[in-house]
Amino acid sequence: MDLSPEQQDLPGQRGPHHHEMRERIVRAAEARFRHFGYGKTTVSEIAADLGVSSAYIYKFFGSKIAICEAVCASLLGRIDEALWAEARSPRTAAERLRRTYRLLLEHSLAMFFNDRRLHDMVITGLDQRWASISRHVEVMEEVARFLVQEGRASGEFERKSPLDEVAKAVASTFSPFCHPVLLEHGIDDDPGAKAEAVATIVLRGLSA
Amino acid sequence: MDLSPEQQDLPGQRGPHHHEMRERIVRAAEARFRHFGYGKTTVSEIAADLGVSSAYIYKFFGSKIAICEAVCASLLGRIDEALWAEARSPRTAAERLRRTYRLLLEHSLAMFFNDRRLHDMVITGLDQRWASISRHVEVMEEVARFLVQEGRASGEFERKSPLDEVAKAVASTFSPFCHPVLLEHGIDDDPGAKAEAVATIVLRGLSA
DNA sequence: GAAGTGACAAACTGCGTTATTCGTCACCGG
DNA sequence: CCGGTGACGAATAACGCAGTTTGTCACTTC
Repeated sequence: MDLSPEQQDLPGQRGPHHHEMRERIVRAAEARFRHFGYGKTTVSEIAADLGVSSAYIYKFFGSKIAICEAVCASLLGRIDEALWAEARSPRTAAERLRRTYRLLLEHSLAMFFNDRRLHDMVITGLDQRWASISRHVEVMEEVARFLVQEGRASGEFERKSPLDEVAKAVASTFSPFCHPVLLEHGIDDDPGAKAEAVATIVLRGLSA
Repeated sequence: MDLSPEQQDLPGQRGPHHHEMRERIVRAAEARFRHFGYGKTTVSEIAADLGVSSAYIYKFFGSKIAICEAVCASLLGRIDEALWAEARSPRTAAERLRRTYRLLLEHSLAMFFNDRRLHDMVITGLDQRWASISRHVEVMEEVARFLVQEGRASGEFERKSPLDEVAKAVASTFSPFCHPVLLEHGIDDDPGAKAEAVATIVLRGLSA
C-alpha cells in the first residue's frame, strides 16, 4: 500500500533495483537540484560528488530525467509517509482528516518557500505527467478513502453515499492546498484559514 | 457588481473608454489569437484586419499584452455572465449551486477542447497575475457568497458559520473544475462525476 | 559477473548576429 | 479636437554555429 519511495518502479530505471548506489545517486542529485536547479546540474557533477564516472550513473538510470523523477518520487514519498502517519494516528477520523488538510498545506508551503528549485521541478513533472506524481495523487486519494472508511466504521460519518465517490470528492478538495500551481496563486490570501474553512465544510458534509 | 467586460478598467488601456474601435480591436484580436495563438499574431495583422494602421491600435491599448488582457477579460466575462444568469435563476439555492459546478466545468472543458490557444493564453495570464483573471476569480467568489446568502435566506442552509469564510471555502472547491492547469491534469478521470460528487458533499456541508 | 571507465556520436544549450515586431512621436486632414 | 498615419528607435524573436552535455559501448579489473 505504501512502499518506500526507492522501492517503486519508475520509468527509466535500469540495473539492480535494490542497490546502495541508486540511493546515493538520488541523494546526491537531490542536493544538487535543490541548490542549483535541474537545468544547472550535469550528471557528471552528480557522478563527481559520488566519486564515480558519469557512465556508471547510467547503469542505474536510463536518462537524466529519470534521475529527476526518482528525486521527485523521494520528495513526494516523504510527504506521503507523513500523510499516512497522521492518517493512522489515534484520533477521531474527523480530526485526522482536518489535520490532513493542514499537513498537506504545510508541506507544500515549506517546499515552496524553502526549496523553490525543487518546487519548480515538481511543476515540470506535473505537466509531463511523471509516474512519481501520479503515484502521489493516488496516495492522497487512498488516504482520503481510508479516513472516510475509518469515520464510517466509528460512526462519525454517514454511510449511505458510495465510498469511492465520496473519497474522490474529498481528494478533489485537497487540490488548492497541495497543487504547486494553485498554491503559488493563492499564496497571498491566507491559505491556512481557507484550508480550515474547507475542512470544516467537508467534515460537515461527511458527518453522520 | 457585474460590469460588462468591455467596461472594466484594465491596465494598459488608453484613450476613450467607450469607443466602438476598442471593441472591434478586441474582437479582431480574439479571432486571430484563437486561430494562430498570441505569439504568432502581430498587431499589424490585427490592424490590417480592421483596415487601420498599427499606430492607431496604440491609441486604445498601451501594449500588445494589454490587448491580450482585454481579450481574456472578454472571454472570462462571458463565463461570468453565464454564472450570474444561473445564480439568479428561479431555482432553489442548492440546485443553483450544483449547477454552478456543472456550468464552470462545461465552460472550462469547452475552452480546453475547442480553443486550446485561448486556453493557453489564460494560463499565461494566470502566472502573470493579470487583472482580468483576478477579476474572474473575484466574480466566482461573489457568486459563491451570493448563493450561500440566498440559501440562508430561504432556510435551505445553516446560518451559524461566518458567511465570508463559508463563501471562500465554497469558491475554493470550484478550482478543480475551473482552473486550466488542474483541468488539463484531471481531464482523463471523469471530471463531470467528480464535480457532482464535490457538489453533493459541499451542499450537505452547507445544509441546515 | 559485478564494479567501473574512456572515448565518442548525437542531442542540446548558450550566444552573437540579423531580421521582425513593438511601441512612440510628430504630423496630416477634416 | 477626433480620426488617422509613416517613419523611426528600442525591444524581441529567429537563426546558425561553437561548445557542452547526454547517453552508448566496448573494454578493463578484481
